[in-house]
Amino acid sequence: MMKDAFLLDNQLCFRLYTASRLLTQAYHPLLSEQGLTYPQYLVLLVLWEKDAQPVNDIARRLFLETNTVTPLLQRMEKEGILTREKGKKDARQMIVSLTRKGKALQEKLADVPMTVGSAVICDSVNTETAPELFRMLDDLIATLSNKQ
Amino acid sequence: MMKDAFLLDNQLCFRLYTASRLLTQAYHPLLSEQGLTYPQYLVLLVLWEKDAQPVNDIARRLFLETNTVTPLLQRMEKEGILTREKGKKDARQMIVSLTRKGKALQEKLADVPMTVGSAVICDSVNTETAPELFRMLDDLIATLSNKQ
DNA sequence: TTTTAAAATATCGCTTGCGATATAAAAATA
DNA sequence: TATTTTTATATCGCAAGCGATATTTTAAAA
Repeated sequence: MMKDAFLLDNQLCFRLYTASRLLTQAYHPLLSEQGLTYPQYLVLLVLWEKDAQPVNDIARRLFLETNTVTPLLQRMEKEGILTREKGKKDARQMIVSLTRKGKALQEKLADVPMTVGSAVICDSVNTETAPELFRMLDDLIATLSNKQ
Repeated sequence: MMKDAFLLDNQLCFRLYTASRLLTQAYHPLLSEQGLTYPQYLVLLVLWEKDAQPVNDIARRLFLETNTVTPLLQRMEKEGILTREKGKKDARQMIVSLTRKGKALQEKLADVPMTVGSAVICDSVNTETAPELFRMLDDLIATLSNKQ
């Protein structure tokens, strides 16, 4: 006796998990050209918006823990994309700043949003319906992240 | 000069990535009680629907590669949840079957769908709107997986 | 029937993601 | 001021994911 609730086709999480992985894969060829991974690209998005942030702010913005972000930043530092230096006001903090190379990557990746964007256009995800999808996902994220 | 296309708040992928991670985290306490991870739970969903499948069928159903699924299945085999044995018709295949323990997990996890389901109810995701969200994600997944 | 190509699975190496825990510095309290 | 608690990062261990590649077996072609 199979319960409907266990059917794979009834799982929201599996859909999100799959859509997330497949869309991330769509970024791969574009990002690997610059030696980047998708999570590293996310860090760049955060720092391009506002440079010189402590690890915690970056982690919170990405809904990640520092034990994920710290090693990620260390790898990016080794690649010369960013620097990490102790905060002057608060010596516990590590302030993460973009190097010239890190800033320059924005120009090199200029086509990424458009290229990936055009790959996801379908009946259900387009200029008209995207806001609705965004709203639903934002609401879901807010609900889940507030359960802390 | 910051391009809108780079704003984190305009990224579909980041929303999917975050929603997926947060929702998977909601499963964690329930699954770890039975010593399971979320991907292992997905394998169980597949096998509860249809037992005794080759690795490839399981992988395809989950949109994963065999290099992800094989080690996952090996770990589950070591836990006594399933067995893997060479196919009789086609000796290349490994047929994956649930053990008594693997089948019994369905009863032990009976509350999981409802418990997690109730945690995601919000203005945008509820009985009325879920079908719309499902449709959008299915369409997106179909589009992305067909780009192969 | 050889030979070649394709298919199914597995192995390797590396980056994430995350629970658990450690360390150092600042803030709060006694 | 001395002590305790909180905060910000970091380290460790393990399970995914996945690109690249190897191995075995079947199917196709010469």
